[in-house]
Amino acid sequence: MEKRFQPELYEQKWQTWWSENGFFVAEAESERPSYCIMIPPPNVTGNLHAGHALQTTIQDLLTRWKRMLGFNTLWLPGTDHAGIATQLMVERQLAAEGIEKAELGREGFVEKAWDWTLQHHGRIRAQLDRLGASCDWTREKFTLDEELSNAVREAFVRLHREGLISRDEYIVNWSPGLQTAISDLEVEMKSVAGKLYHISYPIEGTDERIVVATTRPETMLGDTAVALHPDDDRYLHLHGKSAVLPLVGRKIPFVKDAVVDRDFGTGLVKVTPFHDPTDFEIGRRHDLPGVRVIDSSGRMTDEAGSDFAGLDRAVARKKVVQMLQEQGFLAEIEDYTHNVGHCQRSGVPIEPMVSTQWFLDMNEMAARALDSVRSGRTRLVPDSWDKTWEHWLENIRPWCISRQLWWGHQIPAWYDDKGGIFVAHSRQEAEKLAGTSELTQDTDVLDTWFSSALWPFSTLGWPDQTRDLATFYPTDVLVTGFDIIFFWVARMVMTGLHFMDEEPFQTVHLTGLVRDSEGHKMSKTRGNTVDPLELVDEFGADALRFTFAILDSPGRDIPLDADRMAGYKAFGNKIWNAVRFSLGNTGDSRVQEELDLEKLELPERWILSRLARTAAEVNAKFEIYRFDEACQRLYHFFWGDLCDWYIELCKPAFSGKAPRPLVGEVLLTVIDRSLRLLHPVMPFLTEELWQRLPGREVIHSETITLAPYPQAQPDWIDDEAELNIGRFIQMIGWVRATRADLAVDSKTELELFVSADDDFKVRLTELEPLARPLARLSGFSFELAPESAHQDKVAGLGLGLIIPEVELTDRDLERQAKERDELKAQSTRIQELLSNESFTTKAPEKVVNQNRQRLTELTDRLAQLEAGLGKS
RNA sequence: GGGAGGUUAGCUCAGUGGAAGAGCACCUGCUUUACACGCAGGGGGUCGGGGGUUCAAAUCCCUCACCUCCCACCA
Repeated sequence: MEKRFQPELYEQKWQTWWSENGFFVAEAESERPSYCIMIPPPNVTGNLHAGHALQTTIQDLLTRWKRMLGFNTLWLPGTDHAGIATQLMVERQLAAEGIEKAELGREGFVEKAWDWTLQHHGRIRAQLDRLGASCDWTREKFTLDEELSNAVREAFVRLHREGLISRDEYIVNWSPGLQTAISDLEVEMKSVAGKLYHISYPIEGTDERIVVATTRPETMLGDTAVALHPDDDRYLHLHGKSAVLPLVGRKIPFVKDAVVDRDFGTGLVKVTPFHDPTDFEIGRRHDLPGVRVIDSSGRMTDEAGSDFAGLDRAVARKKVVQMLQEQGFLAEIEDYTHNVGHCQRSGVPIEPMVSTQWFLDMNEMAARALDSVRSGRTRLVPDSWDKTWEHWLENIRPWCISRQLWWGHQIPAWYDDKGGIFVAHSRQEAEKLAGTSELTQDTDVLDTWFSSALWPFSTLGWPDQTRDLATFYPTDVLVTGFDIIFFWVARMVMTGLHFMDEEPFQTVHLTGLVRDSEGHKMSKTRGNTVDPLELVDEFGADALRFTFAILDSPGRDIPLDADRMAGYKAFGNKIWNAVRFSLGNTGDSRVQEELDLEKLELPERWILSRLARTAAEVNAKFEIYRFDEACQRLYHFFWGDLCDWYIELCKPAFSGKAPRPLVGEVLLTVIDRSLRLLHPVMPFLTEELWQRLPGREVIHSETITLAPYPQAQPDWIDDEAELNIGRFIQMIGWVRATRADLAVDSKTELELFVSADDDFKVRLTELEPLARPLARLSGFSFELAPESAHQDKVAGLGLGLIIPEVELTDRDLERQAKERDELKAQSTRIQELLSNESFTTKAPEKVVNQNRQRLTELTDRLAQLEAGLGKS
């Protein structure tokens, strides 16, 4: 067996073997309870990033754990067609080949996009495989699969027939960068240093002028009113009159609207219904016409007037300002920093624009989703997200679901030449409805998130009543980043309740963001992104997974630190070597299912007890999604209890100096259970090692992935063994520390004087051969320690060592003096506490006693220390 | 303008009422027959500031400061 753990030698082998043997394939029908996780589908043409690696780790950990617990486990993988992202990639690719998108046409373009998709498809799987993901690839799905597209059409048609989806002319967020409408969620507010232009408008038939302020002077060309607050005495006299729009000459009315803030600017607002969302609402309330002055590419229209038609909106702004100035309408220009909506994906400022789009009314569905979290039927972990959830759903607005793209699900709506609209599952059905075959299909596609919203059931065959759907819906847990809680999570809950009448999952585990080692957000522009596969190359998948799992504290972002990961690779090496040692020293012993506890001596009973407690706690922590605490526990059990103590305690037994019954069996059994406990986090290493354990094949399955997950095992809990070995460990610790403190040469053997109760003396006699190598002792003496010995009281034991005369350095002396001062301070504090009557009467007895005992210990220790100091 | 989270050892973070913790980094010794990706020992923090509740506060309450992030129709 190699001296070192070399993950690159085994990882691929096991992933292939697991896959070929179908260990991860779920049963469509089963006696066993089901457990299901739907993967958040990554972009089909994308690469896995660090955030995916984190989420994959958590999902796989849960899946493997539940699988070992005997559940009929399904982790369903798949990918998303990612409309905008993929279309942009394909466009870029075409541009590089010198092909014009327009001359290719829609059909040609979609064909290219499919080529691109199929070409990249498989990459995601390869990457997930490298991380050890135990997905059921026989059930892999893609959002544009025929089956899923069918679900999309079904959902659209139903929602339309229920009156929730409608086609409407409304003001939308237009992205001039992408040339499509986008949803509110895809708009990102950015603070922009701009100008606030104060423009004066003459009042018709008077010499009076009013002043309005705007950050976008070019939109004034489309003004159709001026708004004032209904209670604003300053301006009430204007109501009924008209302002004359400068440069244009159009007479526009005054309207009273409560949305106006009297304290901002002059308290008067210019109203441009077709180019501002607030103004659009005002326009609707007062039945104002709108004028479209900017077109979809961001250029001024003919309606903007001959001076401006055809100009880019930025150029037009300059020209409007210049002309206003020349004609004496510009009152003031003020520096002004304000928030401007930008297109999240293309980065350009959003152009609010009136256009005809498809909208989904979310009110009803949102109310149910809101109630679902309030009532606890959907649980957000951590629950600090509850308020965010509430706020968003309470203020929900219609979702603009149509996109002016080619890549995606084309909207299942057909038009005849008389303006009739026919929404149907297919062209045939639409033709039947229309009574004509002269129909053209809507050219828009649906927002990618519309199909994602159906993912928990569309992947299981809905709307057909499939066996998978019956078995696995509702799913159990969703693991994803908080950044898509609205984009995706909330919408899945809404559609799940609407179409399935049941929440799509019980629990949503929201992970933090993966940041770089300094806590910065990873971004391509910053250049600090980390490729998880490179980390797998360097440290192995198991170390990467362990690192993510142990860092996943609720509500916390995760700083990805290579040093830390190196530390957990070392943990892998530790495991490797512990097994290597065990296999090399246990002779013919074999892993056992049951152990005759009566026959075992103290160290064996101790490690089994520690193991049982660890198993109980790890299960409990997994149950509440505290992977960090579970891993912490696993780490310390394996390295601390098992390697530092138990294996050391085994050595004298293996060497024949102090044989004990069943040592080999116990060690192998503990290794077996430990590997199984670790398996969900470190699948490759544990399979590689577990396969080598003699005897395990008689008891369990051929693979650790299907072996039972260790449970609490109460009969292994042994308080007496834990107490005694605990005292023993403290005793050894004292000897080691004392030797180091007093600079005793490491080769010098010392005799340890111990005063203890008779029972522990008996125990200690058994343990004597084990204690010798651990602390370089020649042996124990139960005689009274001589006056000259260094003495102390530890864990209720009186301990003494005769230390050969050594010259203590100044540093040693300094340290001793410091310790003495600290002890004195503590002792004083506790004395004060105990002499405080309100403490002794009000504090629980347990706490008071604890302090009494502590004071005795401190006093003893202080006395010993001062005697020692006197001597030196 | 609302809301959430954070401020604990050099770094990154656990710890929600009873003696300050982990990993990494650091210091001092070690070829102790699995592992130097190791072993043993050790240094280092008035738990952001202030106030309050309590016998007792990193932990509960108030307040201030700073840092993140989310939501938002003050033109």
